Amino acid sequence: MNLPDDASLLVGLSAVIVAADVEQPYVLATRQGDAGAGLPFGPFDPSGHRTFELGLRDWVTAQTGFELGYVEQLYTFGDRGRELPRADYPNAPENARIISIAYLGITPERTEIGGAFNAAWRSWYYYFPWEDHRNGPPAMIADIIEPTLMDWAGDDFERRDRARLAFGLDGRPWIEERVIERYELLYEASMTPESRRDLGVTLRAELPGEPMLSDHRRMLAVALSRLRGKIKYRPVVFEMTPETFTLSELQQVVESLLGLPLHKQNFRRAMEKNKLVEGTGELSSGTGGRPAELFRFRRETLRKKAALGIAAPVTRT
Amino acid sequence: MNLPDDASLLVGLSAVIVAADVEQPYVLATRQGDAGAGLPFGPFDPSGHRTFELGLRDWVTAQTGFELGYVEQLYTFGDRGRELPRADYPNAPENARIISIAYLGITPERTEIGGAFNAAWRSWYYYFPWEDHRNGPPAMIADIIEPTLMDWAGDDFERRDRARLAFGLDGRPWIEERVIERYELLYEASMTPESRRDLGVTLRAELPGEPMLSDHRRMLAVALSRLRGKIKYRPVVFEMTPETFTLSELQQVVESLLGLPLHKQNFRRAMEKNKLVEGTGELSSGTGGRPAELFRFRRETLRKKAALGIAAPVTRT
DNA sequence: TCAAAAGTGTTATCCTTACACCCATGT
DNA sequence: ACATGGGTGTAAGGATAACACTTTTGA
Repeated sequence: MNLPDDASLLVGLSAVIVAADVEQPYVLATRQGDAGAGLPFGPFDPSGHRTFELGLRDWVTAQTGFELGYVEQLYTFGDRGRELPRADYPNAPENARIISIAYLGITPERTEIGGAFNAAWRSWYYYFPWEDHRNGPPAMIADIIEPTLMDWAGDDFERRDRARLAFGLDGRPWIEERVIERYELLYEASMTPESRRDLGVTLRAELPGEPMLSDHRRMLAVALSRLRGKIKYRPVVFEMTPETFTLSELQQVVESLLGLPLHKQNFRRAMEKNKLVEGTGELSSGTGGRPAELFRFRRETLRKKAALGIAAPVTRT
Repeated sequence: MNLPDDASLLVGLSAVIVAADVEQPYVLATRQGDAGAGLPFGPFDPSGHRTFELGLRDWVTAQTGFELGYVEQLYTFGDRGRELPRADYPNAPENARIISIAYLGITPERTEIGGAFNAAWRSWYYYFPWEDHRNGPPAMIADIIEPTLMDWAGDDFERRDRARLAFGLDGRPWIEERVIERYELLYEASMTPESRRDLGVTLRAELPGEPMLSDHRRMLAVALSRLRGKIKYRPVVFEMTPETFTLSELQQVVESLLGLPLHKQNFRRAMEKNKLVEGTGELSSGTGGRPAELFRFRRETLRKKAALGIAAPVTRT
């Protein structure tokens, strides 16, 4: 049990900062010259930061000018072979190993980003187009992903099974939370630009979906998995909604996050049963049809039963 | 975004290694002289270890002589104020900051530990006696915890609510997964030896439950929360059971982990419905009554529907 | 034959899923 | 009046929780 001789270990904080509206779920992405896009990232300063979370909040505020609301730790990445974001560590030794503690942060709105920070909100589905099933499974799954994965699997049952499970092939259900399993499968099967970059392989197929620097797209996938899971048993959606909203708007936000269509009435019933929202009496004007009542989140419910979230009754028809 | 001047950042791996039998759930605890007990811990060596997980497996095997089965990352701890395990870092600078990446590992049996490694299996409930509700809520909750927490809360509604929620007071249900919330509450309310050690406060009450070095009991609490949650949707119990077992034994193992009594027939029905186990045809001898059939875990089910676990139908009567 | 533990049949209740329909507004 | 989206009543099916009972062994 000795301390490694060369302390070439760097610790950084990565942030997956999400927001959502009735149209899309968003992530804050940075652009680093023509090296490509990545996630906001900053070195962890042990002398300045009492905790990781405070450190993260600090530099997010410093860089973007807004305050993070909900924050939770996601995962710590440290496998060898990760690309170093050199720009952030100009004087790091050549063979330095970098560890990233990734956090998930939620903001209520797509706040304007200060010009100093070269970042922008992008839809999740810009990076993971196969994850948006609001209008049914995207054609690319049947057209590109399924055949290419099956080609990759050959007669390896293990691989075939993994593919079927992850993408809901052969009549298996599509499980929206398996974002990371799907991404890793595509990465392994040489279907992502990252596979070529990291492993030097030639791609088996051209698949839509923007890559990111280093393993940032993997972090993003972990974040989406976590969030899609969490939304069902913790009321995290309300971290993203405005103060008041119509039930349809709320439903659409959840749909955009899950990438699934939900069943209207059951969604409403679930809201009602859990007493998560209450009507304000006011009506929203000009929605194109009958005006909808405006609702607000009942914070008391959160206090009373912290274990409750949003039911996600999908439409199967 | 500069690299901190003094790179006094140490990265270590901590392991919560669990096992269970029909009587108790166990954790592997190390004893460090008279400094007290803690969790197995080792520095992370970036030059020797390609990934955290491989590093962890390596030194666990080196130290204890057995191989870890299931392994998953839990959480990364790095708040200032954590006590340094000096013994492991003899030449670390005085004000060094240590980061611990905690992992959960599961072994099928309480394997004998090599003498070189000063470790032993202890029941979880040795550290968290208030977590064992197999025979109803332990008296200490009503006798010590409830009054002391209410005294601590005063008329702070927030605190009262937290206490009620965490410990299932005033008719609220006991949620077995909230292990970490409960531990943190007791810590904050000056009811644990760690509160005195870290914060210098005098204890509000003497509460049973052994402390651990540094923040290891907090890590353990996180591990138990995770495991108790996971067992319900992933078949992790079978990582702890022997090859064959009777249904009662299986139920008792789950009960020991959850710290709850389960309803016999509903437990069996759940097993059956999910096709998680299959009978071997053989019978177990001499159980004190009618012999029980021996079952084994169906690994194929795991492959087919990876999202399935064990239902936990509690008895409420 | 009796204690002890294994193992089963049946029922009430609640939640999930789904169909089908009515309502209020703008053009 | 009619298109557009808001908002509800009801019912089938399945999962959950519980009661009470039978079966098979060892002492």
